Amino acid sequence: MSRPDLAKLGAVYAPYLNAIVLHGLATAQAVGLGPTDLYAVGTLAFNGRMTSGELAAKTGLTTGATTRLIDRLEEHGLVRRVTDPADRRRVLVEAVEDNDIELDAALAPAREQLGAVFADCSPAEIAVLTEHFERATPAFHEAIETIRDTR
Amino acid sequence: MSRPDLAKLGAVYAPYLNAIVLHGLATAQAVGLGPTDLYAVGTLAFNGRMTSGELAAKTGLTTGATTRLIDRLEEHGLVRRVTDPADRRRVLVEAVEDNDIELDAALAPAREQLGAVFADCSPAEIAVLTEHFERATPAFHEAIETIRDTR
DNA sequence: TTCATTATCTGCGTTGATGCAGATATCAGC
DNA sequence: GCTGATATCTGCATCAACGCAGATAATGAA
Repeated sequence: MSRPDLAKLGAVYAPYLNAIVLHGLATAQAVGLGPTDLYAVGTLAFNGRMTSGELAAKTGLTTGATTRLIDRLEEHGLVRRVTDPADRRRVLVEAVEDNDIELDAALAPAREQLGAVFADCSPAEIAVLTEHFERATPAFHEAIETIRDTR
Repeated sequence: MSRPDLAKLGAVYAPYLNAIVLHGLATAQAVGLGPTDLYAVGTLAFNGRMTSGELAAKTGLTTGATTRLIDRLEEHGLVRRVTDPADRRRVLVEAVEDNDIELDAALAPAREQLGAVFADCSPAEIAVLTEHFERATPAFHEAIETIRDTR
């Protein structure tokens, strides 16, 4: 923490994270979803199908609240319920690929703006950034778990 | 968009953003605030004092809702109201430095986890990351404005 | 079959965030 | 000192998200 190159990083990082979170909130609102709902859609898209219970764990909600969450997402056509043939108590939830929702449209501005930022990078820089993102993602998930457990 | 080095970046980036947003949500909940409230605290901390109206614009809330937002933050001891001596209609809102709230504690896990990620980086890599964060932050804010205007 | 366990859903109530419209205080120009 | 504009606040109503506890359905083992 005492390295001089980390000092500026520290100053820049918090506003950066803040902007990303705010962007998430604005995106959710634009699509007519709550922040948690939007997160859930993303999680399902990245991790593939998942049971209701697993989704509850990921989001930190109760199973009851998760049922309602899935209801909302289903109404929006973002998600589909599939009963697990192996264990019919379970409900598998999977992201709908071709959702005609404006989610894609809502993300377009960010794609464009960030695309411009990345376009100016050399391949070597892109490599550095990519590796960082790869490593930071599980770090955040670790932190999330710690936060929840600490309460 | 067709550069080969950008392909992997694209796959890694969305889950990365997702994790950051979720971390923001979890942090807010741990502190007993709503996501918007937490964002507002950050904005005030980074940008310094700000009028109620400016904060309304930043958050995308109505002025009425912003008044309540400031009320909540004040109750949590995170923020202070100061009437503008130059224009006494205005209320300047400023972040309280030594808030005894658990906000710092809630951010600790992330600091630790991310600190480890950054610690493994060379100064050159840190420089690349720092510059990226610096450029990405306004890019997100641009995207946010576009999203809001498009609705 | 019967019982305990597990996964999800439902009914009910609560809480909190927000919008809207009108109230209040202040400012700026005449 | 008026008058219109501006900044914030307040009252009221609404709506959505959530927790909790009990209901339902399916599984697995005795």
